[in-house]
Amino acid sequence: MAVEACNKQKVMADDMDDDDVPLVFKRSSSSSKPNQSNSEIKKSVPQKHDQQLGRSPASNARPPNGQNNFVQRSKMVPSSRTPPDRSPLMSPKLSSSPTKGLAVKPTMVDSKPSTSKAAELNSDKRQIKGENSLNVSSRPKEESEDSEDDKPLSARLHAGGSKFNSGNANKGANVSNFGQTSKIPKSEDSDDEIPLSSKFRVKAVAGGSAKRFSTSDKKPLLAECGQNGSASTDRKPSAVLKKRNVDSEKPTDTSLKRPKLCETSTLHKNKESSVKAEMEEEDEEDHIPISQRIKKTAVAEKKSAQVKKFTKPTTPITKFNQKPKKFIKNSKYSESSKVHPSSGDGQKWTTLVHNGVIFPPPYKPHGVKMLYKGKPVDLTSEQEEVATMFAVMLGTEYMDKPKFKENFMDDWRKILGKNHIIQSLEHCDFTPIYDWHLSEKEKKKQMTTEEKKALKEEKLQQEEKYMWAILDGVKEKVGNFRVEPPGLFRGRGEHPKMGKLKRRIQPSDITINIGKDAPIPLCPIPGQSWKEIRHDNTVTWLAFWNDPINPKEFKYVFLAASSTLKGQSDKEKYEKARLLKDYIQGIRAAYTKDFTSKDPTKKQISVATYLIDKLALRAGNEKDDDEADTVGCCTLKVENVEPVPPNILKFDFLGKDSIRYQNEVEVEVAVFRAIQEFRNKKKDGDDIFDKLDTSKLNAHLKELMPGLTAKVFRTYNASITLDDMVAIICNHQRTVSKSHSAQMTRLNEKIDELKNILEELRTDLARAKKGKPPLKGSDGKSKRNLNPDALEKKISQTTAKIEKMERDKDTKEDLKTVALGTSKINYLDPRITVAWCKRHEVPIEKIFNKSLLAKFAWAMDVKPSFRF
DNA sequence: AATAGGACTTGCCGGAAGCAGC
DNA sequence: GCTGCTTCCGGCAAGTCCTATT
Repeated sequence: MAVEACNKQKVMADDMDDDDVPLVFKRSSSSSKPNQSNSEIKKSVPQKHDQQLGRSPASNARPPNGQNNFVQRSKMVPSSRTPPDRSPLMSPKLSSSPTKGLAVKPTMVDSKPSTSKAAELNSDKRQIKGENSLNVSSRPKEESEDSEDDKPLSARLHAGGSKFNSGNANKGANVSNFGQTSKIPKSEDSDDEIPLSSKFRVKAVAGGSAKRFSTSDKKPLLAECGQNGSASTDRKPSAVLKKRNVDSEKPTDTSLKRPKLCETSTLHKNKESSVKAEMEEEDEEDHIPISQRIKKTAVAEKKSAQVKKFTKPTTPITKFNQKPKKFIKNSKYSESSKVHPSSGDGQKWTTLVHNGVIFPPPYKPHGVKMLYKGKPVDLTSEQEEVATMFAVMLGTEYMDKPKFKENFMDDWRKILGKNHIIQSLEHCDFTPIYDWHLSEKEKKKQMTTEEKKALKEEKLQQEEKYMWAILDGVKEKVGNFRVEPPGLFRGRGEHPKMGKLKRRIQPSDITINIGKDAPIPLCPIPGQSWKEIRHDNTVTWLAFWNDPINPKEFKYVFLAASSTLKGQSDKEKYEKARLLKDYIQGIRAAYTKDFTSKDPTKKQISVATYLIDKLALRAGNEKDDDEADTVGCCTLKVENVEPVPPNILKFDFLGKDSIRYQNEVEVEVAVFRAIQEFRNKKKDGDDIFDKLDTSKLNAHLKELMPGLTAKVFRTYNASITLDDMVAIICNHQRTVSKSHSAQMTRLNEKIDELKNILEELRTDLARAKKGKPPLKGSDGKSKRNLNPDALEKKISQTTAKIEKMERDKDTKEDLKTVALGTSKINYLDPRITVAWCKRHEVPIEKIFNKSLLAKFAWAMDVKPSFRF
């Protein structure tokens, strides 16, 4: 059992719930400490408690989860080493004592098949009784306490509380869950007419979560909670421009410039005045972002009505007596502008002004001659350009890939012409160009700081005008305004098109999307013109061109992640994931029931959903032959999943970006049997889920919850877990850094060195106690004669140093292939982190870097009491 | 229902910038 | 100030999922 990992969860949960405790970094002592958390939750949000922390029968519904094995594999850490309570996303800035055992790759598993026959029978019985078809853990209590395999993901990660939760504390919650769950039809046919989504919304009408929605969904966050979590009443924008806080205190920082009204647009001016009028009328709308207030059209209202359908019914707020407290006052990021759901009919904006895109500079020939059969060859500028693209890749692993070279040669040959002297890549020697490239790189490196700065300044000046767009009167950063330069396509994994020439994109390739009344951006290349100008306000892209590698695909220019538009959809994403929380019990109950369905499609859907929920698998769309051969859930092949009796599934496949997913998971017996059946009479390369594709799966999920798709499970599970483990769950990996082993060796050497010093110090101490002088050091030099106290101090310092280094080493090893950043950016609801920071007076800047602060501006004014 | 087209999010990587230890 | 490491950040590939069309 991974005491460390679990305790961390528990402490975190404690902290999140306990808003009244003073700012103390607790140490998670041990699993013996009962879960004292959630007093508040217990009082007001029973379901939440059991879902997130405990193991009520309902949450036991969470099938044995493979991730648990990650937890199990995590190393145990003596409590003395346990780091202080960390923020959900503690960054190294705050945490100088990294923890062991927080990250283990999902590879091999020391799984212990703990689902006994008896348990299985019990489980079956319960299902028959209809008591709670969700349950998976009906095995004897002791066993289930010892093995975490059958705990819900979230509960297992909160294992510190699991024992506790299996006891009385959770009973209330259990009862309510049973009650609600029992509403789920027992017979498949009995209520087919009832929309599934309404059946499954088990929590929507009761408990704290409904309460939560009733407040936060109806009213913008800022309105309910000011900077300090207090109700905000007197917050009037001083001007029409309500800039986001993020930049309001950094006016000089261009990189953080924030939405500003564009004074140049008469169109906007008109809008502004209407906004002003509105604001005077309605103080209550202070929280509405400028862009939204500007619109406030019937369209918007219509959409918000649509959105409402997806939100929970309003129920009265009972308590949740969060004291508005003590949020760091000096944090610049304590609040943000409000973001509203996108307006209706697919309309994304009303006015849009921008300057188009910037093109890479034309190619400058270097004139360095490559060799063919040992002799220098003359190349035209165009030929040389492509040769250089290849030359600079010498030394990369692409050079070992025949496909890369073949594709390159095919495309280069077209430019060389049929009768060119260069006929075969084998006789080409690109080293002269490669060497030139290296020397250029070196030159650049050798530039003085001044020169570098000047260069940067110049670039900035050229690009400044492309960096910003004005969307509905608000100045927003553009994400990727630079047109992709030509190059060789670097597909990942065994991509069939790797090495192909990605030709230069011309203005005539580019379609511009811009407001009707906005000036059309000048084409920056003289004599040329844009392919097309559109005024489509149902999309968010500013420009696109066809991907030269795959012409049926597009490359888009969008606003930056920090923009209101992106923030808005980000928020919607998390809201959807939160909504899933209220349906998840029902959904799990439904798929569990269908594991044994006679309808083969139903059966496959249920097993696939189970895997997506449990393992955070991606949906798995069909892929063309001209893409890398990777799979997701719906496209898993027979060879990717090996059933190992009695109930283990061994997964081994290449997922997104050709990242290998290897995992052994203990699953429910019914799932195990279903997988065996699906594989039956099929070949290695055949689809396991032959009756299924992502659209069928998602169509089914939508019946269970409005807007539900496969990927929501990833957001849901990551956010609800909000733990260091999430990077592992989602299999976000990075390649081991090239210098990793060297770094490890260095660390080991340093540790050894320190250990030698420690030994010497101990010898010296013993001698000093006897009044003898210290021995000569290992370097032969004589040492100062220190008294025993001083020596003891040195010993403890050195010991501490060694311990820290050991910890660093372990963390480095554990995290070498784990990309936590991806989770942080895409899956963890930032409001969880912001709320945590508010409760603990931790400046949010310690957790989120500049980019994330900008991206998550919409989340900054969350209540300290926010729970996912 | 299947397929194609289109729009958007997710995710890895590598270079630049920043920072700590010497 | 230098070195070596970490973090940031942009680039762009590779996913998901929706809608329109056949």
